[in-house]
Amino acid sequence: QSLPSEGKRVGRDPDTRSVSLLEQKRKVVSSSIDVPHARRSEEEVDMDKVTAAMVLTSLSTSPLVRSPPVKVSEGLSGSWKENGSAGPFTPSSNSSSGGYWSWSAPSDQSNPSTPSPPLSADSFKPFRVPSVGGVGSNPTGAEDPSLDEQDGSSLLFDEPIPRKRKNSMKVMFKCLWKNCGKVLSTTAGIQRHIRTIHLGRNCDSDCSDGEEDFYYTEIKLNTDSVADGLSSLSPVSSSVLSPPPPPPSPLQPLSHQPESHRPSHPSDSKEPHAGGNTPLSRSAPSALYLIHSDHAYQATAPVSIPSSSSNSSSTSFTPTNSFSISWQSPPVTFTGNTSALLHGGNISLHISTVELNSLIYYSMTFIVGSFFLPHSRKVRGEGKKCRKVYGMENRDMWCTACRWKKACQRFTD
DNA sequence: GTTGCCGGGGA
DNA sequence: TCCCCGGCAAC
Repeated sequence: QSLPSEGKRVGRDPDTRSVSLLEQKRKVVSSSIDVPHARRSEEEVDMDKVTAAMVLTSLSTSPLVRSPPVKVSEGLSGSWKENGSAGPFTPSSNSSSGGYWSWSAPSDQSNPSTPSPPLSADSFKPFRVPSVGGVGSNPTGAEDPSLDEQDGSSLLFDEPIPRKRKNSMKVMFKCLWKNCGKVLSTTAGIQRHIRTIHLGRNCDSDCSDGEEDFYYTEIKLNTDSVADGLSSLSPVSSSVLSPPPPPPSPLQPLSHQPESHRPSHPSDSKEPHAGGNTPLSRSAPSALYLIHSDHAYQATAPVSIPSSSSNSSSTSFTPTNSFSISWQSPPVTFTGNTSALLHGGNISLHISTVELNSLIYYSMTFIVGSFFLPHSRKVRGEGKKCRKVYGMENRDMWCTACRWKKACQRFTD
């Protein structure tokens, strides 16, 4: 992996060995990061895009790539807390044997305020901290620049096709206020809804301080062929754009998240990994789930791998099928594609990055091992069959099927 | 190497 | 349809 030489590097932690494109990007853009008051100007939007994608990339990727497959979230709380900042990751080249991704913690001041917390499986709210009025007015001190609702991130099907995506996305806006989930088609509408219903402000947008921005999310509905496979998914809820809930598992939050006055994500309690047994076809990993959200962490949280600190619970992550999560970040100096394939237990995790049109797309695909089984061949029965029971010398005692070298009918499994 | 059995072919 | 077997894959 070639490292871009451009981009000023300020002092870094001497222990930091890995320098990645994200770090570069981080350095480039973060020096001027300021939490926008509201999404008004184009400039602000651009900055939002950069910042949001950067944060999202860090957040979304960290629990999945920093550790060995079965302990995907290991070190999340540790490094996150230690470093206090989401450093860039550096995919290694030995991806085929289990990708190794490392993070470095930039020691510069590119991220002046409280770093974003590690990805949490139980809530998104820590990430939806109001930043209205800039960092200073941020109630929690957490930096969470308003994420661009237009293109902050989008989650694509494995190999994203941005141009196509742009033309095939239908954008909806979903209220994130707890137990609300109202979906409107316009920002004005959703803002008005939040302002009047949830914030209790009856005035029009003139008196808005932009806080509403943080109470809704954009849902991009892919209408192209990619989405065809998702036709069963409803566009009105972000939860339906997430993978179906796997069987109940002792998933635990990746780390403790400070409480926020922010409303919980509407689907906090019913994110895909939270429980349920949505039946999926087990014949093939064809049911890939397209998750769209301008706040990528909202989409990726559902697939958080349980913290390894809770011992072997990580193996309980058993989505009933495979699903893919992708998101994009703003332009960075990076050339070439990277992919990592992590295998752990019954899970296969694909991580890939692709640069297209100056956008870096990150993609994660989880595949449960059982789907690797060929459906064409029946799994060999474990019980003793006629051949084993009676032996070759008593072949006449075998059932007909065994004599014919067919599936035993006498000792069925 | 052994075992289970699918797929195919001959009668 | 009955019967057999090559060959594959799991063990």
